[in-house]
Amino acid sequence: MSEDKSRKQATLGYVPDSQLTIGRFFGGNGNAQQSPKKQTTLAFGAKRQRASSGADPESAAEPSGVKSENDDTPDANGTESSKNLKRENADEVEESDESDVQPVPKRRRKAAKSSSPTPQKTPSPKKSPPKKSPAKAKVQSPSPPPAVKSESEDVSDEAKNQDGEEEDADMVSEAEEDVKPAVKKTMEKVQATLKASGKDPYPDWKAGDPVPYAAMCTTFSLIEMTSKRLVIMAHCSLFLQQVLRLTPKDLLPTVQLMINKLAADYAGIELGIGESLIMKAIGETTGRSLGVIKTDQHEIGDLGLVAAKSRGNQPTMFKPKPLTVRGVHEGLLGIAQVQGHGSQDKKISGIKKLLSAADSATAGKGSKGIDITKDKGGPSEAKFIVRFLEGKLRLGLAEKTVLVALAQAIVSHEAALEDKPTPSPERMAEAEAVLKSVYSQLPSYEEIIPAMLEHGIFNLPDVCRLSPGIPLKPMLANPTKSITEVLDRFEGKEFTCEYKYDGERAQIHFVAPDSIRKYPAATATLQKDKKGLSAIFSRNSENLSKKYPDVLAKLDGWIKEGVDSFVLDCETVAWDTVNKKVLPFQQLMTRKRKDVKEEDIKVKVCVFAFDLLFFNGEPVVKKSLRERRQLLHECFQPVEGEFQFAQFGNTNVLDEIQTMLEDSVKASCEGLMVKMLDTDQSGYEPSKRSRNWLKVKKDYLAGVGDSLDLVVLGAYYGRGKRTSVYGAFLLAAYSPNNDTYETICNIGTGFSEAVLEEMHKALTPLIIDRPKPFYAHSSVPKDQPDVWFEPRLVWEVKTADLTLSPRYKAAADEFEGTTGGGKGVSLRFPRYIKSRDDKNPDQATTTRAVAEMYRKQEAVAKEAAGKRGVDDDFEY
DNA sequence: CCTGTCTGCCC
DNA sequence: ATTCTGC
DNA sequence: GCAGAATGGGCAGACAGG
Repeated sequence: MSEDKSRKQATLGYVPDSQLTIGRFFGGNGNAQQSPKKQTTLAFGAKRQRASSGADPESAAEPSGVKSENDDTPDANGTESSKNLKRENADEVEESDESDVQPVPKRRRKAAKSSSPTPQKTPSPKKSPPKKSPAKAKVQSPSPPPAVKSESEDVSDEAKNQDGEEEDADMVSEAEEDVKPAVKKTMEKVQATLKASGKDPYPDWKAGDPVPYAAMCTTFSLIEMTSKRLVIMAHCSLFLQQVLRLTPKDLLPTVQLMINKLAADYAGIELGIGESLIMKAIGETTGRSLGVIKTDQHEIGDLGLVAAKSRGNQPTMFKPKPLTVRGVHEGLLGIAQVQGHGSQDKKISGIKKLLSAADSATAGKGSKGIDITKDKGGPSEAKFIVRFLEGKLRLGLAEKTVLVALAQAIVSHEAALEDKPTPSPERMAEAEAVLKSVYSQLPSYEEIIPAMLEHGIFNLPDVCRLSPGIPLKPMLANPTKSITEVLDRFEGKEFTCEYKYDGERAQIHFVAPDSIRKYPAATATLQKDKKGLSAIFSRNSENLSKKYPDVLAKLDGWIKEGVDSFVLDCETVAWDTVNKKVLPFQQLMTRKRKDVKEEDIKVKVCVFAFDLLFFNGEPVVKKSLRERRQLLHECFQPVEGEFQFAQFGNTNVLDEIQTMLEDSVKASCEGLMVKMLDTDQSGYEPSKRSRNWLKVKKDYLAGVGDSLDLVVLGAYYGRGKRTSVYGAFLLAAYSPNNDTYETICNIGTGFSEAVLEEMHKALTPLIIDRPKPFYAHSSVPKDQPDVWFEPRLVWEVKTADLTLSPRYKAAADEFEGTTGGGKGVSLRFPRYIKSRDDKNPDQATTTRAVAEMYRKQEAVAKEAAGKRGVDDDFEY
């Protein structure tokens, strides 16, 4: 085993020898035979051996439990090289798409899969219809033709039954591109069958009348009951068709409520309602104490259900008017708009109003609320109002699906208007493509829906187009587990690597003064000054212009002669003007966000541009990345500390990518973005594939990056699909000096459902009344876990970064009196890797080691500053 | 006016 | 942000 | 591979309440 020092180095950060480590990921790179590997492999597989012969390795090399890249966990190590070798012919998953080595095993896997679920599935549909119908009966009690009800209910299942096998086969192979038509056929079938019942799940309201909110909730309930996406889509689309047929003017609020939004993101409308206020409102509406509500929430894991359950306890003096979609939307908007003194009470009374009017058909009839164990609570209006407020409808239906359903609904509706038959699958697909494309260029239903109603869906592209003033959806990237995966995915294609800067995504829009009249839409959203119109939008289309007045003021300095308008895709990064270097993300976040005056900006920012989406009156999103980048470099000029081009290199040589990844990290970046340069997939079209780019970060690579072994001290009750198990856990590092456990982070991702169950079982016996006196943890009430445990379980956890935390205590004493001011260390993006059953809690990562890791990270950042300029314009 | 809590939004 | 899961 | 739903740290801003 290598000695202590080298290990720690490797662990602690982004140090030179980590290159070696990365090398391992390519397999057979020469360092696979590094000694530490074998040792640890041994250590894991056979504890005894380690105890006797390997006592040293464990205690000396891993006194603190810190993982180094060398001291990698055995499985990763031991199988490392073989894994890589195997990759070409084994089932290494996903990365095979473009290679033709794989199809055979892949198919086989699928075939095997499809054969087993089929028999299981068959019985289930028979069971489900009777389960569903009672819920329906409740809501539809006014005028329900029961026969129709169950019929429409059954159809989806019937469809499954009749040709279950056929369909299953289709579904299973859905992923294969070449089977897409079959999927469409299936979808058609589902929808057609649903439709064939002749009735919508909710009976028609009077044409022109406002859409009843109950109608939407009925659809929601149907959607919630299935996980089949085609069925979800069909329900959604059918309901939208009904709205189109009866009350098209309510389509906009209907869609908005479906996607859990009150308005387009860039409009900046916030509800200002969170869990606390919702609980207060539910308590007041139902006459139950806050404590009871909280207990319920813990048990039920869904405030919507809590509201539904306690609904109807209060006798209503008179029957309120039934809620309408429009009414709910307006009510919520009202809640969003109140502000200032006493606004919280007003918000609560707004919620109370909605909740008291909810479920007027069923409430107040002496029923004690609904049975929430049935059908996930059924179509309760209260439930969905509350879920809207929480910002999570949890239907298995969200923006993307609604968009597609909307396209289908419109095409069908348009066809029906002209007495044409149901549109062909091809036409459906065409409509979807059109709507997706339009939406990604102009993500605003306020704009799209009226235009669509007026001009028809196929004319949308002429009416709703990308233009400065309205943010478009940004391209996103997929994480990549190794550089070989990158090579596999982009095999045979030219691609480029860019530094991934650790800042805030910024889409910068600009129109020069002389051209303002050409962009009428822009005047509404862009900030106007003597230098023209401009705005900055965030990754989620929020308007950040108020946060970056300094950037907008200087933007004319970046452009060359003749630039009239543009939309740039960039990253803003905090900038150290003295040392001329990039500062960490945490620094950037301390910037003021509102009413920022240029004079008193404390955190300066440098903009790193990496794409050009609109230029001089023309969208350039369909051009290849190579062309866009060339245009970008031709027409803009870097300004030190203000505006730079993202560092990049075009290479497909593994070693060079590896080197570049190392360099990016040394330059305080997060890693690399990898993008195709020329193919049709190199266009900037999120509608086609929103995650068309790849990102490579050190901590994605198995066995590379910082990982720690931490002790589980507490847990939080899970919600939604994690109800009845713990949803998150409180972790700590160990301080041998005073024998304390100092909290370092919560963790809630990385667990499979099985592991969550297992942990729940393992931890429940360890529950204790109160935290041990030797637990160092925040005393803020909101920071307390729901349950505390004996210190026993040790988990390996991976992290991207270490941060100084106002909440966690790990190594806090080490930072007393420093800049940190007594703050502890915490983890950025913590995720569970695996259980370390082989470790006792006092063998967990020590707080000293944590402090060391943090310092090392800082040191690397500083070192980068020194080197800057030398390899600044290094050619790759 | 100060402090703690809640919310929304960055990652 | 990261990760898991059903389709 | 997509889409959705679980979950993380941590900041500024808005309010409530003393």
